[in-house]
Amino acid sequence: MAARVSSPRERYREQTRSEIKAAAVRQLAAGGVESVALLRIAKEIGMSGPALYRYFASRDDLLADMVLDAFRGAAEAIHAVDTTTPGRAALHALTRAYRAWALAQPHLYLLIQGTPVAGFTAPAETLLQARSVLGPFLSVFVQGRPLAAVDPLLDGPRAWLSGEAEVAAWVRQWTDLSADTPAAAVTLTGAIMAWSQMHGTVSLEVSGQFTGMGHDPAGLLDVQTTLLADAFQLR
Amino acid sequence: MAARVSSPRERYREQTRSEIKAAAVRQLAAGGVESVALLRIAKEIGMSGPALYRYFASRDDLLADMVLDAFRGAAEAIHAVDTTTPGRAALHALTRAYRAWALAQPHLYLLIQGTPVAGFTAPAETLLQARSVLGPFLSVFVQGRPLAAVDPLLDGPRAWLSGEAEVAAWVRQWTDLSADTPAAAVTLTGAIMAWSQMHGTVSLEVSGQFTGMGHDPAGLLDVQTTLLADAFQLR
DNA sequence: TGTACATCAGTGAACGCGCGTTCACTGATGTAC
DNA sequence: TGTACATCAGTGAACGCGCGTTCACTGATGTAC
Repeated sequence: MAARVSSPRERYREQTRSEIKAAAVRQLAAGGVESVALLRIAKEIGMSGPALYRYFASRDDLLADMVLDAFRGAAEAIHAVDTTTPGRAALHALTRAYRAWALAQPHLYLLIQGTPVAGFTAPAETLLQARSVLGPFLSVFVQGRPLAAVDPLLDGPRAWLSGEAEVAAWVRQWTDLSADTPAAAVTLTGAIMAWSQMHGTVSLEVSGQFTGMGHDPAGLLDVQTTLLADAFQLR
Repeated sequence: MAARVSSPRERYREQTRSEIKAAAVRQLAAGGVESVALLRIAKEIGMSGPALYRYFASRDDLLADMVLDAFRGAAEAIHAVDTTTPGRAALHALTRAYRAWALAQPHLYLLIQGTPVAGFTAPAETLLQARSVLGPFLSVFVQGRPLAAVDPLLDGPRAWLSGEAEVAAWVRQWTDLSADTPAAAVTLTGAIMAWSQMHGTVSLEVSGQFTGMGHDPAGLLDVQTTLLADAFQLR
């Protein structure tokens, strides 16, 4: 018999944990973060309230787990995109994947990229996951040659990258560039611009603010992406 | 004595209303929408809880009023910008004013442009106010001559504008263009692109998601604005 | 294989809390004649 | 100018609700010998 990595008890435990989280996500979808309530989750999955405390230390603990899960899901969707040939085609594929993930689970998108939950401080691990989502964008901009209009943005990251070992490592992981090269600053700037543009379009769409404006959100994202690719002269 | 537009009683009433709203805004700033509580507001301004019902029919009523106030404030800030000479300079001034307003009252920005409040449907008047904020952007793009990359976005608004008398009137108000002209579609598209870009940068900044990314948000917005002005060949 | 014990999952009762909202009322302010 | 009445602002008590969390407990599952 193969080595048992997890005991039956551990597997059952893991299963219950995800059942709890699934119910929590359902409540999130139905009524926003504030309506995620332990007692109601318990009722929904046929448990008593206090039983949940076997699985999560507190409501905030559950929330933190949901945030991490959401980031992981987003990162997975983005990492699934083929970026072996960096360039504008890859950038388009990435922004579309970003939007597709957000539209498929709007409440999760708003959870991780919307208004921060009051009185809730995300664990440090969250920042890493957020970066992970952006990683593939770095690699796309490796051969970016930004127009002069972008220049004002390059100095900041350049000076800053040298002091931040953690971020430098992240950049190297996705681009093989060392932090003190000009290309590293270009790459980081491109990724942030892409992020900012995507978030603008996608968050307005997801929160329903485009209704009554009469245009195509997918087209908007594509055009913005094209303009960004132009600005970095991607092939 | 001059004609009395409002009786003392009415003026006192108006004063109390704004005192209530001021306390509500303070609570919004401190702990997000969900922490805006009538009973706590009452305590804060030295009234009993039920007294507030003389001024607002319900908590949702108060919230709706706050949303409208916030939009009005934003519109005022934007309308104060001088756009008599449309062009890239005016566009820069507008996007900077937008960001400045958002940074000055981040909680209000998140209230009107962030994650929609669960179970709360904004009154119809809200949509008008939202449009009002965007108005001056329309006028800036009057002489826009978009690059080919933007073309895919123009057909949508063009077909759509003809059917929407209300939106058509709004466009004419700010541009003197009638809805069936190509320029009207250009104008509308430009405004929406500007909105989307601004919201991307500003909302990420306001909700603190740029920390640890090492760049200058003001510069980011400026560069994005420049690229947009380039895409519309503004002078 | 059987027994003794430790670990873990889950329960029911109870806690204190703050919330939105209703109700019957008191007292002050304005209006009509 | 004075009186009678209507309107309005504000109060205190009370309602029911759902929440997060603690506690002492029971019973099932796993572990050691």
